[in-house]
Amino acid sequence: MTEHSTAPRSRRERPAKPALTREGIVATAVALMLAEGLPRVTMRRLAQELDTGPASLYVYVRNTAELHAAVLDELLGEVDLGPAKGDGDWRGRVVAVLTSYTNVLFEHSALARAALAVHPSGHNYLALLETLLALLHEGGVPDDRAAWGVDVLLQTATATAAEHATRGEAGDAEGQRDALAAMVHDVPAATHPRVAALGVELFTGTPQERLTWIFRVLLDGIRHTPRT
Amino acid sequence: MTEHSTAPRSRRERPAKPALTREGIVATAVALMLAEGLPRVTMRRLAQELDTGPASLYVYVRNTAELHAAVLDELLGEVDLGPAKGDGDWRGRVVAVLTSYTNVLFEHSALARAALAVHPSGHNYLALLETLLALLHEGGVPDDRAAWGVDVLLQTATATAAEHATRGEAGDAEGQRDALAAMVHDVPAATHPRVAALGVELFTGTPQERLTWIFRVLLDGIRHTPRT
DNA sequence: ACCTGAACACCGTTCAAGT
DNA sequence: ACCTGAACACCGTTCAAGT
Repeated sequence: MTEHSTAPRSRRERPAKPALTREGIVATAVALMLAEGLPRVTMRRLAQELDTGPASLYVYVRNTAELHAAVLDELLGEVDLGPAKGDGDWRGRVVAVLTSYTNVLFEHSALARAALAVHPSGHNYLALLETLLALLHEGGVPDDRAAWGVDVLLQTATATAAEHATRGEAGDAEGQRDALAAMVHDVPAATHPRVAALGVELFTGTPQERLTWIFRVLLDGIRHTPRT
Repeated sequence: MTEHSTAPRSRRERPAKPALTREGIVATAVALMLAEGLPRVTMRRLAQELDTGPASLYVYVRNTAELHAAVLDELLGEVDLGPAKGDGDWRGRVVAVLTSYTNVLFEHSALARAALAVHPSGHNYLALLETLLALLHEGGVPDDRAAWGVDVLLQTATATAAEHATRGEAGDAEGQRDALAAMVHDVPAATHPRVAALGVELFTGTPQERLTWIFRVLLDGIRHTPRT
């Protein structure tokens, strides 16, 4: 009897379709991304997850790029800002925070590429920015260089994650890496002496090893190189 | 009479449909990209341009990513390697070559994003690599640092171009930049003192101004920072 | 070996119409 | 104001079948 007591309360799905809000949409998008990867976080797929049509999402989200940016900022909440308050060398603490940032992007690889495209602007990104700027300030880096420097540091981390992104999820970068390696291997010393001389050296090191070196290169350079 | 002389010679289109070759496909892809932008360089659109079906292209091209990589390498032929043989400071010459590289990517913006995804491996990329390695060698940069350093230099240039890519072609990054700028403007000094202190400083400078500073930062850092 | 038609399984975004 | 059905204009990739 209670099953279909009144008319307007028509057949509804099990999990009591929740009202649409930007928050709910983004949360669902994050869950979907964790479960199936960013490429599956499309307007249509997400709408289906929310038991509605894609057009409905456009009330809360301008487009797919903005949706991905929101997902990205949400994930930036996983970055460990703790090391910033440690008491070791400030440079080591900058590297620790950036390494945590990189690891988050590495785990959710496709997001790194999105990060380059959208320039995140959520509050988690802002917290990261603040943390890094405070450390550079503590290290005595002049404001004008810190302002530009923090951008390069994050960009380098992001780009490195983006480059090594395809390996896991879309799985076809492997072949491309080999293509370059093979080309470098076969290069004649007569036309390309330096490439031939360095050879495999060009491909040594894990992304992490390379990154920690690069972070130090940047911190050194930022401290020593005046602007203008 | 000659119009339809024999039967097998059926109605054919004006530009005498050329035989498919990888070269021809890539050349057409480049032309299409120059005319309509990279987002239009799809398998289907390209096949249409070549007067065939998309399936035919898969004989010569593994997938869309590889196609874009080939287009990218072709465009890398526009990079001016001339400055490398000048006689000024080697650092200035590195910056000149990298600036040319950046300009090419800036003009064909969407390619920059592709460059991060595919790690180009054509012969034009190889020539660029050789040129930069020779300059670093000339500058006395140790081999192990040159090997990793050249990668960072190119990555930074590429990532910067990729970030500022959307502005022109897809045209929606503008709004996102403003979003971050607005957020930074409204940030309370109590919770985010450094962000508040730097304020607009975070957004000053053209990409080119920033890049030339960054290139010097990197060259300085690479010279002074040992590996391990 | 090379080429193709047709199909499968998707996309983003807009818009007129409803509530 | 919010939500939706339906449509428009596309995608990448595979595969059986032809030449």
